[in-house]
Order: sequence, then structure tokens, then C-alpha cells
Amino acid sequence: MRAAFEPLGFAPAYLRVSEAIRARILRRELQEGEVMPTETELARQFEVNRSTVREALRKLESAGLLGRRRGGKRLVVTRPTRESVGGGLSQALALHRARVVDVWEALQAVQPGIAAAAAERHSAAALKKLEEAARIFAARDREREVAVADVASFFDALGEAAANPVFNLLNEPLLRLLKPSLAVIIDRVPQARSRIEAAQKAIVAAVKARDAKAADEWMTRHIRDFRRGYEVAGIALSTEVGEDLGGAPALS
Amino acid sequence: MRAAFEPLGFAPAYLRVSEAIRARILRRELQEGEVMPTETELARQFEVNRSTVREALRKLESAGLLGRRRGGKRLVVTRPTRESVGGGLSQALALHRARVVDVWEALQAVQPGIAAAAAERHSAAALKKLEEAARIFAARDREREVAVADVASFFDALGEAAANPVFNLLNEPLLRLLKPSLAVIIDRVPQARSRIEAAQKAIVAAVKARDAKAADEWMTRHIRDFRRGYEVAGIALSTEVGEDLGGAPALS
DNA sequence: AACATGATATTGTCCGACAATCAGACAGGC
DNA sequence: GCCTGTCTGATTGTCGGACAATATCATGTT
Repeated sequence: MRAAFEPLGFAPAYLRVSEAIRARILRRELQEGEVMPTETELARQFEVNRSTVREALRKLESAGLLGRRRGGKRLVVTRPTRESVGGGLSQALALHRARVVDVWEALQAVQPGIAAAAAERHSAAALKKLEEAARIFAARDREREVAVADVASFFDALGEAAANPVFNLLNEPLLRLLKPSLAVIIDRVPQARSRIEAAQKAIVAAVKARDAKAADEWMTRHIRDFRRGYEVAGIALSTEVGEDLGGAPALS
Repeated sequence: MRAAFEPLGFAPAYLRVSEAIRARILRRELQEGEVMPTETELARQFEVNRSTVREALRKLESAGLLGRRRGGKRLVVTRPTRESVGGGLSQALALHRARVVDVWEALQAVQPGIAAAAAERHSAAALKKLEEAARIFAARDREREVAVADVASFFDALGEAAANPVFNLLNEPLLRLLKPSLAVIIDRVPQARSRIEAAQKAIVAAVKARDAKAADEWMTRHIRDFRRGYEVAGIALSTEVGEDLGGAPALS
């Protein structure tokens, strides 16, 4: 009995519908921004009930392939945003019991490469944004948790400067998971702000000078510093990263 | 007119239901493996119609938080698999017009770190799997596209050896996107197999010796070799990675 | 204990209905 | 000309009920 039979794949209608639409989106037959036909029309075309269509649409919606304009009613073809992808990924990581040290390690692996890439091929506009991000963090020295968001912005800007969508998408979830613990660090470690500021300045300089090697090294040091931060702040490296549940339950 | 008004956030019922369930899963009040109440029961508890509940469930299903056992009817709480997360991410990357060079660059950034981590703290079992993966690739010298899957397995095994869920989840989508072009390389570049084999051997040795630095370096070289492969195989680095649409439309 | 059997529960799908509201047209007032 | 109010139609969100197919479970049989 060498070859056991696969259960023959009957998929329920709502899945087949959603796959059909998904395929057309990925094949770019449905372009980004295009408004979808109405539910009734889709039901007519697929020859299924509207309820069935709606179930299919919900799947695509939460995959980030369909969305709607602010306050809009009709669905439009969308390409998954950093947020939607990042949300899914960080949620998954939370459930996989990822620890801060795991996230840190990933950052350690990824960020230097991003910095190097950014140094090599940033555009003028991207550089401007990066400098701006660094400036903002440096300026608002007295604010509270806004600083955390500013740090994230810096990494984001760097990711954009690297002009690599892969980096951009990978960045988002890591930063999201980093934020809570970073907030603690900034609260508890007095010198954290100045160290971060210094690192950002150095990185910006390296990027500006298109010195990939220097950018890489500074970033490596920067991330290593975070680890020191954890220790000084008394955050156990084996703490599990928890999803900030209750985050933005989607706006109609 | 300093403060513009936020649109007040009314969310439709199916979203509120899905968020409610999601929150309880993330908060671990619903444990992995637990079977969900029936749709009718949920409808009763939330005081909405069953259709509404179903739409909510479809969302969670495609987020990978709910799934069902092989041929099962009831939904069970699941934690997103590598495949489900990877599918979403690689799909997003395809739509973001990521190019092979982008994916390659990300690999270049991530893999050496993974190799180093694997060297530092692999378990005996993980090492065994890694060696096994390398052995399989080396052995099946005459097979066709299975080789590609074997390469992926090697990276997978390495990711597992690194014992970091973040690495594991990041790995998956990158490998998935790499596969098609890797197949072309193996087809067109005669020496590709032996070079990969050699690199794998070296990496395994470094990991076994718990020599993080060597593992890092060999992996760096290994990935760089892929780039050479692209050039020799005549694959333009600016080729867009395309999702293999039609892949496993989900099995009932 | 393993297995066949039948009753029950549950999902997948359909139909039809209605309120809310979004989009666009249209008219009136400043 | 631009803003406001009003109207109409189209579309979504939600509901209730229905039914076939089948997974689940308790039961009885060997």
C-alpha cells in the first residue's frame, strides 16, 4: 500500500470564490484601487448566494487584499499595507511565544543590512526624511512615550531609504513588538535617549556619506545597545512579547 | 481650527465579533487546540445572527487563528502556522513588486544571523535534522525540482536549530519567493548543485563545531553564491517575484 | 475491545427581507 | 459661485428561517 489516497479536495464554495478573486488580484487582472463589483453582482457571476460571497469577501478583506476608502461602502482592491501584514505577523509571533531576546536577535540580524542598503542607494528625498526623523527624536527630549514612536519612525525611514519592500515589510512587525519594551527602557534608563540620539546621528552621517560599512557597524552597535538597555532596565530577556490586544479594532 | 474631528468609529457587528474572539485568543483565554463553540451558540452569546458570526469566523480563519482538523467540522483555536503567515507575507511582497534582488538582499541580511544563532545554541536533535537535510540534498543528485524543496528544507532546519520563532517565521516567505528562481538556477547552472552542497557541508560543520563566526561567514558566502547563480543563469536581478498563484487552494 | 449502526448536532448554502447609509442629482439661498 | 437641504436609487449590514450533507457521539453487536 505504497500510495495512500489524498482526500479528494472538495472546497466549500466560499473558499473557491475567495480563491478565484485572490488569483485575479495576484495576476493583476484586478488592479489596485479598482472598485469591486457589488456583492449582488458577484453572487450572480459566481452563481452562489450573496451570503456566500460575503464570507469570501471577509477572508480577502482580512488578508488585506480588499479594503474600503475612508467611510466608503464599496470594496476596493488594495495591496496589503505594512500595518496589515505586520499585524498578522506580530500576532503570530505573540502566539508563538516569541521572547524579547528573539525579537532583538532578529533586529540584530536585519537592521545592519538595511542600514547598509540605505547607505548605498538612498534617494535625496529618503535621506531628508531620515534626517527629519532623527531630528524629531533629538528635539522632543521632554516628551513621554512619543519617543518610542519616533524611534520606530527612524527605523521606518531607514527601511524606506533602503528602497526594498522586503525590508519594509519585515521591519514593521519587529518594531511593533519592540515598542512596549522600548518604552520601559526609555522610562527607566536615563541615558537611553542620548545614546539613541547619538547612534541615530552616526547612522545618518554614514548613510549620507554613502558609507555602507560604517552604517552597518553603527547600526550593529546601536542594536547591541538595546540589549544593554534591557539589562539595565531590568527586563528579563526571556520575557514574552505580548500583543497589545485591543489595538484599533478597525474603523468603519 | 486646531483639532479636526476623528470620524467616530462605529464598527459593523461582524468586526466587533471577530475582534472579541481574537482578543480572547491572544489573551490565551482560548487555548490552542480548544474547539470553538458552535456557530449557533456564538450567535446566541453575541446576540447576533449566525450569518454575522460566520463572517467573523471567516476573518479569523484566514488570519490563521482558527482552523479545523483534517476533515473536521468544528473550528478549533489554532496558532498561525509558518505556512499561513508566510503565505500572507509572500503574497504581499508579490503585490509590492518585490524583485529577486530584494529577496536576495533580505536573505543576505537574515541568513548569516540565523546560521550564527544556530551554531551557538542548536540542540542535538536539531543538528541531526540539519545534517539529514544536507545529506538528502547531496544524495538526490539526479532528481529534478525536488532539489529546490531540499534546499528550502535545509534553511528550515537551520531556522529551527536557531530556536527562534522570529527567524522561523521570517524565513518561510523568503524561501517561498526564492524557490522559482532557484529552480531555474539549478536547471541552467551545472555547477550549482555541487556548490550548494559544499556550502551546506561547510555550514553544517561550523554549526556542529558551535563556531558562530564561521557559520556566519560561510552562510554569507553561500548567499552571495546565489547571486552569482542568478547572473550565470541569466536571470535579471530586477525580475519581479511572482506568487505561484493557484497554489493549494486550501483543502476542506 | 473493536466495529457497525443509527440518532443528533453542526456546517454549508440558499432564499427573502428590511433598515441604514452612501452617492449622486437637484434645487434653493447667501 | 458655493454651500445647504432634500430626494432617489443603489449597496451594504443584519436578520430570520430553511434544508441537505455529513461529522459526532452514544448505542448495540460481535
